[in-house]
Amino acid sequence: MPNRSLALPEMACADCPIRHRAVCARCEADELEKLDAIKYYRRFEAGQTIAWAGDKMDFVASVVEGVASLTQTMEDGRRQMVGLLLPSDFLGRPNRESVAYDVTAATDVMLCCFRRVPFQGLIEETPHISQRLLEMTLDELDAAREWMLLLGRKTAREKIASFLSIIARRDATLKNSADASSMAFDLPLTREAMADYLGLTLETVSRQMSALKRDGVIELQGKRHIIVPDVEALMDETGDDADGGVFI
Amino acid sequence: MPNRSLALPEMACADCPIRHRAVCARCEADELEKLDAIKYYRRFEAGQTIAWAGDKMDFVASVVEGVASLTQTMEDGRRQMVGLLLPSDFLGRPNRESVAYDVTAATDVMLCCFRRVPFQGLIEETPHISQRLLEMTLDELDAAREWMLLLGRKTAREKIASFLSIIARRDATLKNSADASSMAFDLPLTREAMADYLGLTLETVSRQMSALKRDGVIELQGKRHIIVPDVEALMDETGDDADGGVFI
DNA sequence: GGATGTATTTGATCGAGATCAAACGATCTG
DNA sequence: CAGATCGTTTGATCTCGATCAAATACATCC
Repeated sequence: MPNRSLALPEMACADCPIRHRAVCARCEADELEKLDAIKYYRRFEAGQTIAWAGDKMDFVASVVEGVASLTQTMEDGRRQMVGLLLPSDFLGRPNRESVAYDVTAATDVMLCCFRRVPFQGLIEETPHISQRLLEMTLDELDAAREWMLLLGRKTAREKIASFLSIIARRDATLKNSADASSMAFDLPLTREAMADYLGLTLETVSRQMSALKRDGVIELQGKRHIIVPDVEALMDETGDDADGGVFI
Repeated sequence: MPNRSLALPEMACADCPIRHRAVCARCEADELEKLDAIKYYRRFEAGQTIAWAGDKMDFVASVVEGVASLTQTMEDGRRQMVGLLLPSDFLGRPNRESVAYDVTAATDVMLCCFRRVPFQGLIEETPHISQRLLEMTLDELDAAREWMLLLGRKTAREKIASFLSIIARRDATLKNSADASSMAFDLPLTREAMADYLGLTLETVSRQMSALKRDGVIELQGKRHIIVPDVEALMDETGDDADGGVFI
């Protein structure tokens, strides 16, 4: 019976929960062995900083468990989240020594780290890795562009509804749950982190959460557990067209 | 003497102004030949739509001359630009038949188009292409994240200053001009398109342009030609830290 | 249990940018 | 040249979300 705290040094790729989604998704057994040779696991606690912008980082990584955020901070303290990494997402940029954004563990996080320099070598010689990385980067770019529409043009209420539906969607795919008419999940972010994600203040986030609750769009159990009784109703609040902005 | 209007069907890659910046940048002669075999040029006039979101597009392309924009539109007409493609930038996503965003020629545009299906084949078998494409996609993701900070947290004045400095910077690299203390360039966008880029209304764009002019940060010749007498002064208005947000 | 600290909610007020409206200047057309 | 069109500027007013401020909930720690 694998124990969480002992799992760290010994997990085999075959047992990995993100084996078929992460950067290694397309790898064959022999390619997986090469990755295995340069990998190691690291845990970070909720709130811990994984790296500061400008730091040298000697690894790239897949998020195995938990949620990490990328944020930019202006000189006067204004902050904007620019990336939210969920399980299977990739952290770091090959061929770049230093980190461009502050990386923070939003929840407890486990990373599958690859030593950067040998990983770069693997990219060069292993098409299955570089192709998957390209695909993931293109997906991230699409997500960034959806996020830009949110930041530039959506109202506070639409921003909150959009964020909730994004988390709900990702949560559903991670749990492989079929799309039901209702769903429930835990928020991986504090109100303040949500504000940084959405380009709002935490007060506005709180007010709009209360408003969606008052209007019956969501129910709250504690501060973090969200129940969406009618997914359609939530989608109607996002401002996106009926197909939810999903392409093909 | 190559004539612009005749140049269309016959330009050789060796004479191409973006030969060493675009997706073909790392290609050797033999690889260039394979690209050459599936390429053709197309021109679009300023204002013309290159593709609508949802359209099937049977090519991907490099922007050779001019500027194209990617925009998202909400049901009620709110619009947000999510991509601005300058010469050497890549248009389209391999392995995706349909376009995710409206693609518009902001100025007269010339594209170097590659038939999509054979281009996908080249990606698989030509590491120099797929590696360059990954690099360009990562750069675009970085740009998108800088853009997210702008949309989420900057004031209208900072947004305008940031946009002007982005255009000035790209213009300088395209012209290979050394960084001088002053510079001049043409805006490739109307006030309305700038508003769509910045998440503002066109009235606010106009007002802030007037304010920057009144404060001596920029000079205007006509509506489109911008003179920046003191680049430092413009940078100070962007809200970015002194190094201009350039990494490494 | 009371004290301390952190996350969140709620209230009162303010202001940057949106909205509504009009005018301006340049280009094109009959 | 008058009239129309388009991109742009400028003015007056309004509103949504920010800001400032206080209260509440819920841990954890002596």
